[in-house]
Amino acid sequence: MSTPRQRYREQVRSEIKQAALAQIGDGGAAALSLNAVAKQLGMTGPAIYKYFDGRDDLLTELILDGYADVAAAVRAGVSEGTPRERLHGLARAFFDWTLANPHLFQLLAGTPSPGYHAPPESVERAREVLGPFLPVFGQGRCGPAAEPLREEMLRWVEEAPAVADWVRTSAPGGDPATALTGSLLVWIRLQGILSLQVQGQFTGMGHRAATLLTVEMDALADTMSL
Amino acid sequence: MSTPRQRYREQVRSEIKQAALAQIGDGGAAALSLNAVAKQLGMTGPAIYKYFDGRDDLLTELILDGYADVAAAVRAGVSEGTPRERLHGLARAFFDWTLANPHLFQLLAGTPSPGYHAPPESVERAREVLGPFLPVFGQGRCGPAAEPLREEMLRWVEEAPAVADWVRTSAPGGDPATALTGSLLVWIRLQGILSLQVQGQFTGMGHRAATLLTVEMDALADTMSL
DNA sequence: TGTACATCAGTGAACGCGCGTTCACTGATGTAC
DNA sequence: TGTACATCAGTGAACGCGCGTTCACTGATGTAC
Repeated sequence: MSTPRQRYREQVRSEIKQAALAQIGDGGAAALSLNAVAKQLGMTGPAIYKYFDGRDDLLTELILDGYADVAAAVRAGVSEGTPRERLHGLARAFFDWTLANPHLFQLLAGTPSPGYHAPPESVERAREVLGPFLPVFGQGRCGPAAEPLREEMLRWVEEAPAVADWVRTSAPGGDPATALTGSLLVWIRLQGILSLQVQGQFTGMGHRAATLLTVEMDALADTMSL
Repeated sequence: MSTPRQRYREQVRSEIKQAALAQIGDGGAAALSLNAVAKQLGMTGPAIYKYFDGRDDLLTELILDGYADVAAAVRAGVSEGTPRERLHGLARAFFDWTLANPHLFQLLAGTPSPGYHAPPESVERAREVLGPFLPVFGQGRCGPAAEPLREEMLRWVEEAPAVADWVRTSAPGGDPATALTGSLLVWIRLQGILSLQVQGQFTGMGHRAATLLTVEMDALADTMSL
């Protein structure tokens, strides 16, 4: 049960976050100014402190929200079908989310702000994003090109039981090292395409980013024998 | 011929740039403060203005220097051998340069600073970095996975004569569309590996970045039939 | 329904800070005779 | 070699600005009797 005041409070909190994100969108996290956010909402600066403990608190919440959001988007991209189709579905979900939330993508990917340090939770949150990719590769066979990476993953899984647990839970029955290898390669390629796209570095080039996505994922599916 | 004063001047200019880069290294371009740079060199803030027109001028020079530096590094990575070997050589040169100059990489890749806009030359400079990759792929055959991208490149080359000229000059005798396709995929994967690496997102993972590089380039060589 | 009180969103003034940039200056270095 | 002058690196004070943050306050909204 929520009182009107609580509802109002939540509403304003989310408006603050939204305005903060928009501000981060043009100029990076360094450009986030509480005073400017407040002014945009028709308030004075100090009013923000009724809703957040300060600038760092706001940034932290934006980042954790962002991870939760992108993780949910990727999870929603889980589909039935061949591994190759499932890979495309997941990649597409991440891709679409990023294009819809370029500010958030940059906030999660980049060095947020001078002097700001990300909360330790963010490592776990990042894992949640990659998690759904694991079972797709778990059943595949690692091609010769990716074999050196698989060997390192094999060693990692042996040395880090927490990682092994995580992978075996996410992708039961498959080969953990292969699952990690594929997911790592997905991560690289998505990051490559999307960071270049979001930073506008493709401007003036004669291709669609979506084509890069399908091409890279098809090539990866070949490499991982999906 | 250079007078002592000119030599001194050049020396101080480069010390300023160096200190500015170090400062950008921890905190991003937004953290670049002329006053702080000056203090680090044992000067007062206004002294910087004897060497640079202001903050934006300094940033611009750092960026243009950076492009020139990375382009030279990649050019130095040109080697003899099979296309696959040449690809690895070039990729490795870019990789090594980035690990040696993470600050510069972030400066060139990222949104530099709130309110700062990159000079128009930077597009051409970016081309110089990719240029040496073109001839490697020019002689290859585009595999089926990358074919959709090649078709878009084909259309682009037809529509943009300047691009066609550039590619034909860099990779004479090869297929321009295939050359562009391969180079674009190289760019994506290098960007993916290196931006994640430089931003510290691989921390705590059981692999070497160099392995990612060789695996991705081998996989790409397979896709592009090198 | 009416009154007394508590809650709490938001204000406005103030703080100290570091920023980029300007300006008139000092004083050392280099040049011309 | 010595003197007069020009160059120019660097200083120190000052500017206006926007920042995050604090604090005491006002006044509307909600609650209890």
